[in-house]
Amino acid sequence: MTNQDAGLEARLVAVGVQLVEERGVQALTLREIARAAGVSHGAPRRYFPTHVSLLSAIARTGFADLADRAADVAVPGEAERDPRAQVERLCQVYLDFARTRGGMFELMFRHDLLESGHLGLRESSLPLFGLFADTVGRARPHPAGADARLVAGALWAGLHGIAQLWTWGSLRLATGADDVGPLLHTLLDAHLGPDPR
Amino acid sequence: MTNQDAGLEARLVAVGVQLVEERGVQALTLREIARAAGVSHGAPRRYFPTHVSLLSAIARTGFADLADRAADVAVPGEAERDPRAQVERLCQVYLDFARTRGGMFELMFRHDLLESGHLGLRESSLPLFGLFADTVGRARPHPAGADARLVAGALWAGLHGIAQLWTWGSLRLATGADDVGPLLHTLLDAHLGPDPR
DNA sequence: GGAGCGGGTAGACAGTGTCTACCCGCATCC
DNA sequence: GGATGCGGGTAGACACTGTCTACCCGCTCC
Repeated sequence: MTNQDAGLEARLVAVGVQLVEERGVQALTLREIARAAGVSHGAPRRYFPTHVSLLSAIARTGFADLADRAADVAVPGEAERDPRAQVERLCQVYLDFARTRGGMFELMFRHDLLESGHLGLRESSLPLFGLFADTVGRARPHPAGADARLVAGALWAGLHGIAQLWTWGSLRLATGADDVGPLLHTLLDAHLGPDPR
Repeated sequence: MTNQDAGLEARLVAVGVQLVEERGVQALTLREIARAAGVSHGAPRRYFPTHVSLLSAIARTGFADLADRAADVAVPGEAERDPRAQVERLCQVYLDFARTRGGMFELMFRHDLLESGHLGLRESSLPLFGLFADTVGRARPHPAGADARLVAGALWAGLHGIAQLWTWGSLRLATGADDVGPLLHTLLDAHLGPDPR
């Protein structure tokens, strides 16, 4: 682990990331993070004036990771050849993130635990939405239809709803599906037209 | 208020409902509820063995209220004459609930604060989804398409995502819209086909 | 060599959920 | 009619939390 040889500020964030991954959001106590980092409970206060400021720093790494994953699947050449596949990959990234990094995903949208104002959360997620909206705009069947940002917004909302309700088991219970795949394709078919393949 | 002349069990729930409405989820401390009910902090324990069991009882009234509102707008005759308007009204009920009873809405989907197992949460929300799925099934353009429950599930997910992301300001920021109306209609047009009106 | 100070320690405080001992009024029973 | 349970609530303790404050130690700088 590089948790030992870095400055305390970065170390606290790294420990928090590890902690939320292994034991969920409820393990992200200020004192627990300090303990895991091997410092006293008052030490974080020098770098993070409050609990939520530390949690926000932890969540920011999550947004950065999500943006990286999105950038990885968004190869520019592919975007114009098959924009729909591009959108599908982006959606898959979102759902995979929610599934494999469940604790971090929960933290990222627990607005009562984060400082939404000062923090670069929105600033870091806005370009991600921009990328998404661009790709959606290219993948839509009739460009004369509704506003592209509106479609992208509705698509994102559906995606987010699926991620949330699926992890809680509600959607599995309600629809009887045993995988998110059918739901995702229903969502994509609805907003982008049926899959031409 | 009937908070005084009822049994303590019902009084605690009523006080909690009032509290979450006025001051949000974070005010729903066990001791705060007891204080507001005028009893000692140990009193709730006789009826609710744990904190989450009391919060679950409070949340259940929220699900009941939501189901009542849905039943109010779902008049059986209208369902077959204009099923799409029916679906739209149901969606509007959901979004109105999230807007006007924001604290309760947040509590209802804070699964870390509720006991999802023993509790009648899913049991009380499943028939609500059933009603929704039935109406959606009648409103769809081509019944030979995807599974009705799947469409209803995707629609619900989109609805829920809009409700969440809108209250956080994310969707307003991303789409530039100043109202949920356009997003809702984008969602409905996508899943049910363009509005024939 | 003493002053200043960044960076961390340690203790206090109010607040929380849970547990446990107690207690009081009221019905029941012999 | 007085002792007995006992439902229903009180009160104190415990471990834990986030925040605040006083302190302290090793380093640099003049």
